[in-house]
Amino acid sequence: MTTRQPDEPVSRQERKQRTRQALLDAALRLAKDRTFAGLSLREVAKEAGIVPTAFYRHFESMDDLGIALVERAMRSLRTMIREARQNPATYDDAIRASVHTLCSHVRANEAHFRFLTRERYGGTGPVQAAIATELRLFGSELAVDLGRFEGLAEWSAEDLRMMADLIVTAMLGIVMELVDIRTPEPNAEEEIAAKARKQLRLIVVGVAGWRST
Amino acid sequence: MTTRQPDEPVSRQERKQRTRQALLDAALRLAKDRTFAGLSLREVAKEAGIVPTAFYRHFESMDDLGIALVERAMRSLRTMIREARQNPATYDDAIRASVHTLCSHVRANEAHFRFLTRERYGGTGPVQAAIATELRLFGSELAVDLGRFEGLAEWSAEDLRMMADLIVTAMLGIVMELVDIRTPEPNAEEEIAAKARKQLRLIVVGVAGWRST
DNA sequence: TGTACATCAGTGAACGCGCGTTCACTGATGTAC
DNA sequence: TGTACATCAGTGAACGCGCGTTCACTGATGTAC
Repeated sequence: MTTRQPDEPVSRQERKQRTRQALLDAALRLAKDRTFAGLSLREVAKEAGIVPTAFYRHFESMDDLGIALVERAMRSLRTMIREARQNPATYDDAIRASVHTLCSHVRANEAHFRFLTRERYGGTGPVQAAIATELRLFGSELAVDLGRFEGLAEWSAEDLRMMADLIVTAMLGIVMELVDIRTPEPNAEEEIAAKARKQLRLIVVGVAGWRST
Repeated sequence: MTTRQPDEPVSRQERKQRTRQALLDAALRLAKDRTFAGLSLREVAKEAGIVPTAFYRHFESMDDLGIALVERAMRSLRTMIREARQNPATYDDAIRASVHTLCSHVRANEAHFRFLTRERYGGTGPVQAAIATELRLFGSELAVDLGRFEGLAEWSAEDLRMMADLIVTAMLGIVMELVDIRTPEPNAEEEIAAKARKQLRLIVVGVAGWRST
């Protein structure tokens, strides 16, 4: 075992970093069955094991912490997309692989995805604004990616965007279902995955037939 | 003019009904730029022009009021669907007419649609549960409707459901965009409507080519 | 029609509670010499 | 290496505030006779 001793000396900034992390984790944990806007500064501090006033050593306000959470969660999402980009190039394999990547990332970063989907339209405020901005950017990137596929090269930017938005909306819907699985039904995830594949396939088939109509 | 005199005598139950209505309207008004969960009983009562304790003459709690709001909002949505059902039967006309119906109903009942879409996944609680139940039911009905279209008669219930869910999710996404229009840009609505038509058309084209893949 | 009583929507004072934020503080870590 | 001072993450008391809920009440509307 080469794990650190619990009493090993650590620098002041390292301790600060750890407390900051503890606050983010605490908020994410508490946001599992509540809106982020419903959390209080005091309970997040308590959950993180510090006194309420120490919160201000790390964040200006709960909104500030929320925006930091958006950044973290979007990092999860971008990591996922980077992996999905390395898919095989044929349509059907790409769909299967993409949905697989989506499911496993949602499983591994459930709290992040729950936070993103639940807060997406959960109100008005800096947190929602940050998510809206990030997802708009994300949609643009996806539209560019889609434009690289054979058969889509001649599509207008507007049409690619429309298609990207449909995919993002549909897949966020899938993420919400994945994250909301309550019963310990063993094949619930697989059923949702099957639905996701079908929805993507429907879109792809629609794209293939688009110009012929 | 045959309008009522303001001091015309009204029955006790009619007055009660009016106050109840005032509470629902007040909540809907306040929920324009906040989550419903963020409203307090006291401020809703104040906005409705009554003292906080009188609230209990009409609802057991804010959750109770929220569920009443879900019912009202779903009534708006069902009224819309009933109208949309009277569409012409050809695909493209149906799409144009449906999107037109959607836009005009959203415009006329903006607060209801804002409430439904914002609260849909805005947290955990009786209100969200009620919306989830209603929307699931709504998806089932749409699946049945879709099964009546020529060319879809042989689709399995599961596939029809998948398609209905995709349409519901995509259209709720459109509703969210319509309801969130902030700038007084005159053609913002038409642009969103165009996007909605394209997304539906993409789905329909996908459906047409589905079995041939 | 008139009177006496019942109903009940709305009132207003009061309660205990958790909230965000302020402030002066403590004591371990970091730094200069 | 040892000492004296600076930094600063975390503490704990205190504040004023809006919250949901209780309770006894008021006075207009409704009803029985």
